[in-house]
Amino acid sequence: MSTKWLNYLVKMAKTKDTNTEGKILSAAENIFQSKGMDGARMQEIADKAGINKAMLHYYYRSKQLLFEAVFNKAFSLLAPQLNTILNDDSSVEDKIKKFTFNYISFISKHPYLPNFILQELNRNPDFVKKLQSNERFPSLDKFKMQVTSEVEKGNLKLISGEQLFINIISLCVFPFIGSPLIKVFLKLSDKDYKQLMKDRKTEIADFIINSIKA
Amino acid sequence: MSTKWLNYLVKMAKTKDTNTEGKILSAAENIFQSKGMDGARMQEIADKAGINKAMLHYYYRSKQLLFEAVFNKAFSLLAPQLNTILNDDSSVEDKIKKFTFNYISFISKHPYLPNFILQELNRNPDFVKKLQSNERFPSLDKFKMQVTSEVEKGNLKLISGEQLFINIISLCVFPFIGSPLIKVFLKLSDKDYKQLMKDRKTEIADFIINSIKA
DNA sequence: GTCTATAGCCAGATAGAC
DNA sequence: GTCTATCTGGCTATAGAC
Repeated sequence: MSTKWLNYLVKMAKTKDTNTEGKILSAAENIFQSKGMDGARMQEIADKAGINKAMLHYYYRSKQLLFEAVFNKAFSLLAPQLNTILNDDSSVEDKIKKFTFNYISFISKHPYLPNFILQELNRNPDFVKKLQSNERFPSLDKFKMQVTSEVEKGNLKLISGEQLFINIISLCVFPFIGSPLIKVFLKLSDKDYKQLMKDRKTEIADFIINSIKA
Repeated sequence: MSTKWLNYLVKMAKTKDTNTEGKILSAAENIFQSKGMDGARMQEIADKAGINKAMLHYYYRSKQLLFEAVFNKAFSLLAPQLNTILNDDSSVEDKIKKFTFNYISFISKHPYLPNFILQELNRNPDFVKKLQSNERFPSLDKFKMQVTSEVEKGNLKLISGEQLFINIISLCVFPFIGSPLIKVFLKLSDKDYKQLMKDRKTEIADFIINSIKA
């Protein structure tokens, strides 16, 4: 994440919903994250912000640039959480506990984020390249080394750091991306669904640790 | 799934790519599944089918109806697999082995399907209601009862059928929906990624069974 | 059944007054 | 900075010849 971007985010955090630029970004997040780039309408964003369509272009010049502002902010919220947890000094087991609890808590507050990010990455593979060149991009090296080491010591069953990471992310993120499908398959009300997600915050760590402990 | 629909699918399977209607449906699947309803263009579908835009309307009347044909076919491919496996007579453990292997194999051949289905369900919640009224809609009752019974007997650790089902689906499906993110986080080439998915076909069942065996 | 041409609409973007 | 009015292009859908 460039310094320019960080400054911009700090500014937006301070002025959120008070000045026009902040109102636009809030409205744009709301619309883009639920309808995607293609489904979103500039008119709808303007209406939600309570201002005129021309203002969107005055502040962000084009739909594409406004979209990128929303996307970059979303990604810069999701990714650093991975980084801080995966690269601290605690054990593999503690990392799994902390990560699952924190990540599920975070996504519960922003349930549209993961679907939005993944949808737009699938839509436009060029975004992927931009992300890689980001200096705050999460690194898994430390986590992988820890897993390998614990396997060698006989503390963990044979598993690669890659597969374990995929499993952790899948178990945390998919229930939100797949919520409409899960609700309909399990015949859950919104309240039931929320309770199930709340239970997962602690259950999931046990599920994962049980499966890998030697 | 109505009989009308079944007949239509059989007809399409026979004539795929040979007559105009089949060529249109194939092209529409390709475009809709990678770009979504909003991102798809009728012109692009016509080009891919090697025919004229007017033909699309001649056979399917509107973009919406063509889209629904694609969506219904996709869902009718994904859902019955759940049904047959979840409701056969094998043990919980065997079900997990069969299901993970078969579902990952199937999705590997149709990697765009899960993302397509979920995206459009999020976009248009009305689709969900239509799915529920489908008589071939998967039922989890038997699976849930089996899990409860095994937990009571002390063969499995305490887990609800709901959470176990969510975990199984998450571990099978997310790696495909999240492939761009996974590739970039783990710095994988397409070949590495494919190998990892291949490994999962068998590894995932062990991972799940380890975690729940008492 | 298949094509060309075009109607009709809607969305993103801009001009220009205030 | 904010608004109204309008341009411009692209898209779905249809009319009509063959």
